[in-house]
Amino acid sequence: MELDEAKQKFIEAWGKLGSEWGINRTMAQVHALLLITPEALSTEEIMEALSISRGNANMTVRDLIGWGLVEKQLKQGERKEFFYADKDTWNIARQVAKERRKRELDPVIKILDELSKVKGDAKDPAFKTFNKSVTDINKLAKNVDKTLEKMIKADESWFWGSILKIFK
Amino acid sequence: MELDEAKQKFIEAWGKLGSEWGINRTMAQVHALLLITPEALSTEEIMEALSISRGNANMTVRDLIGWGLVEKQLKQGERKEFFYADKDTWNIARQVAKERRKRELDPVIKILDELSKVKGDAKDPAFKTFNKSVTDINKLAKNVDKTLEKMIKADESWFWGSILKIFK
DNA sequence: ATTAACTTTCAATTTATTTTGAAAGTTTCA
DNA sequence: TGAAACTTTCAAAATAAATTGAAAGTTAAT
Repeated sequence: MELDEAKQKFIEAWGKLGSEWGINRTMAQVHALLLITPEALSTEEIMEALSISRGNANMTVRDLIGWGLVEKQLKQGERKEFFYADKDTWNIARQVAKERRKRELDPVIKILDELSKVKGDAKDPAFKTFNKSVTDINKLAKNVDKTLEKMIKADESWFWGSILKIFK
Repeated sequence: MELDEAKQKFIEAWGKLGSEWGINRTMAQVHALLLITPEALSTEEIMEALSISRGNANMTVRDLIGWGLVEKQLKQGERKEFFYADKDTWNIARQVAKERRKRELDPVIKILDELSKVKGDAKDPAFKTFNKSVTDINKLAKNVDKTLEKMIKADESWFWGSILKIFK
């Protein structure tokens, strides 16, 4: 396979995976493009490489910066802004975990905490089932939360070393 | 908070979380409804409870069965089909992990394996960057894959016990 | 202060996804 | 067999999400 073809495939695969996980396809593709590009790219170059509009390229790049996955770079003597993706895979995974935890998991846990407190007739099957499901899911969510928190703080080799060791 | 209000909130929260994770909102809501309902419900009852059409209810319930989260129940002397959700949270988590792994992670790993094999000029920064990103992501994906595999086979208390123990 | 280079915004459009509902299909039983 | 009870399908409609592109905004250099 040629390098150019391989790059296309990578961008496509990353875009598809992103969209299956609630991340806008274009955003995942821009990220993929920056990941496999050694130097920082301008908005112009991103538009060109992925055939997207200026507005889309601008918004997407800003979102990626918001996710902590991309940073702006200024080049000596150039007015234009260039964008560069962190290439450290572990940082990427951590950053994504961190953001999704904050944006999605935490709010749900807050609601589950409230719902766990709802009182009702302990004899009523409707109440019993509700209560059990909610408290069980709450526990699970909290375990996931703790694990993510540790992961966010952890060093890669230590993290996987520990996890994979368990499963010998 | 009243039980009925709490139920509504739960269905809403689960639906929102689902849609943030690439699962159709209605599907997550039907699942939520069945989770907090002690007995199995008919298509009719699901339509009623969530104000959705017959077609939608039918398709959604079938998807949930496909995901292994819901099962059909037949009641003595009734022609209608009833639907019942597995209430075991650990089973649910495992089942979701299993399906998403199969549907989404495995295909990506297959592509990454291919892309890792692409040969190129070791002096070329474009190639070097491509190659490094792809192989790194591939390693990470394989670690996630192994962890999911173990999780799928594991017993809940053992799994979380081991994981959380690592983090003291 | 003017202009050229560049970035941002956002209403309108396009594309993708979800939902509806009525018709067609199937099963059961009198 | 006929018809009622129920399930499935799917084209059309509704809704939601992403994208465009041109105009407005900003910045830096002369």
